[in-house]
Amino acid sequence: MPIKNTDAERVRNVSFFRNADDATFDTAMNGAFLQRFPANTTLLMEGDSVDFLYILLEGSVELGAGWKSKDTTLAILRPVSTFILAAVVLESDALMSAVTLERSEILMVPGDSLRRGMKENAVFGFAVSEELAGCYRGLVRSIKNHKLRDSTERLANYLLTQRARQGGKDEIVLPHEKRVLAALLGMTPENLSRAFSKLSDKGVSVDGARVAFSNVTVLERLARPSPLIDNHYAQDRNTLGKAYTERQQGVLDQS
Amino acid sequence: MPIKNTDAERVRNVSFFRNADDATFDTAMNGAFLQRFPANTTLLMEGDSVDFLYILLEGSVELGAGWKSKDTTLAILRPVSTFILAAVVLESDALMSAVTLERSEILMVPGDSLRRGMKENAVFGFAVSEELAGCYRGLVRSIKNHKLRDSTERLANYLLTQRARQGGKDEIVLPHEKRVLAALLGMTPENLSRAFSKLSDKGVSVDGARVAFSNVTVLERLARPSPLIDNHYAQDRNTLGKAYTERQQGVLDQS
DNA sequence: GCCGCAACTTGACATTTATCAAGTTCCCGT
DNA sequence: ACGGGAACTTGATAAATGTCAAGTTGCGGC
Repeated sequence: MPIKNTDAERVRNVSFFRNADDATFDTAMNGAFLQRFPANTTLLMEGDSVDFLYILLEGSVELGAGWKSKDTTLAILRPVSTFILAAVVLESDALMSAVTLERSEILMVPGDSLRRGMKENAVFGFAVSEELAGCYRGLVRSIKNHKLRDSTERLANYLLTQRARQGGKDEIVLPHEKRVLAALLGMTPENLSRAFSKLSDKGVSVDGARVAFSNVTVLERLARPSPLIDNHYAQDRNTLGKAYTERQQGVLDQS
Repeated sequence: MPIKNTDAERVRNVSFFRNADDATFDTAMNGAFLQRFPANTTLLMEGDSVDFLYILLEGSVELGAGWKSKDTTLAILRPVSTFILAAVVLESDALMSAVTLERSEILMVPGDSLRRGMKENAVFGFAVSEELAGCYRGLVRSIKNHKLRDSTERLANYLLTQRARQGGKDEIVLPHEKRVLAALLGMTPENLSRAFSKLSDKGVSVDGARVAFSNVTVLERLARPSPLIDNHYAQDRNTLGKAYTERQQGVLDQS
């Protein structure tokens, strides 16, 4: 499927293409095409060689990994996000699998083209470095979240992050099925249920996908959200402003 | 302290300076200086603003993070390794603290200089991107290691990695105190002791810092090392060859 | 050599998380 | 509206890990 103007525009507006000049944009996107995938499609398995950079324009994608019959979810992506950028830069194999969670639209950019664009234009290359650095820091946050917090604390912080992102009102809607959320937070669905009931003390009430907060203060006292782990404070930290925070969300945040 | 020729050479030979031309090297290293630190010196605390790229030339450094009176070790670095590169690229605050474990020699490169070098020379910028991508993949491996394996499995794989790195003989010497190793593997020292005794079934015997293997096959059956998690297979994956694997080790691997 | 402290080990116990087994609810298609 | 299956919840139990409290070992400094 050829790239329509509207798609090209969406790509230009986010991600590291934002400030590229036209010539570099054309180089880096040479041979790119748009593809639609149904839900639950495996785009990539661990160990596959990676020929394309993926840019999620619509839908959502789960990044995961497995070992010895265990599986874990590393991130859930929403538009607009790039993924497997690191493998593309290194011409290496994928360390994570990628599966669509819903019907998705994905722009596939040949790795060769991207690398050529990077090597020909230093400013564009720097923008890619910024993207990579943002991805790296997202992973650091994720590791800290898992090693320093127990499951209830992770859930509490997830809820506060969602609340901030959904406008700060006292009711939010969970963006995923609870079993998906459980995998993202690194626990079993049973444990997630129990974590929710532990939070009823803290004014959290659940009705299906709707979660209401009656006392955010006491929830925050348990959750102790930190700008060094959680993402919702990350804005205005540098001159990249919103563009940067959007990207970080995309790549690793637990949306 | 000014940079001696020998130091400059060591930096050039590793890391992303390897293929830079002289002009770019000078730009990127402008204002850099070498500093020695005693053991247990805090180089950087979480949340500090980052003005320099650090390059460890001698000694070792622990990267860690804390929250709510808990602390965790994210990596232990050995020469030659760069650290906090991502924060430098983004002109952002540190997400990890850095503390010397022994007397260390560290080259400090002004962030401005590095960024200028990247923006002026696309090839150098690409090399930095490769470094960042390697760091990213190191973190992915680390997360997989922690989420997919229990503590005994992590220890078993750590031992096999060390064995490979120390020449494949049937006896190795642990490069760190056991309490440091425990922190690195994400467990308490007590738990590490117990994990070692569980491995005596598998032919592992411990005497101080010396660990001997009497049956590697059965240990491997438990550990199930994987090139998608562990590092010792990573060579010859791409044209970067040894340079790349060295860097990856440096940044995240559990040496 | 020996003293003393820190590292390490071991045991008993608490906490956290996973697993297994029902049940209940919800959603979707007929 | 109804039926069926997946999602979710709840309880009982097991496994993994952390905590606390002894001890023991080992190593560096005097």
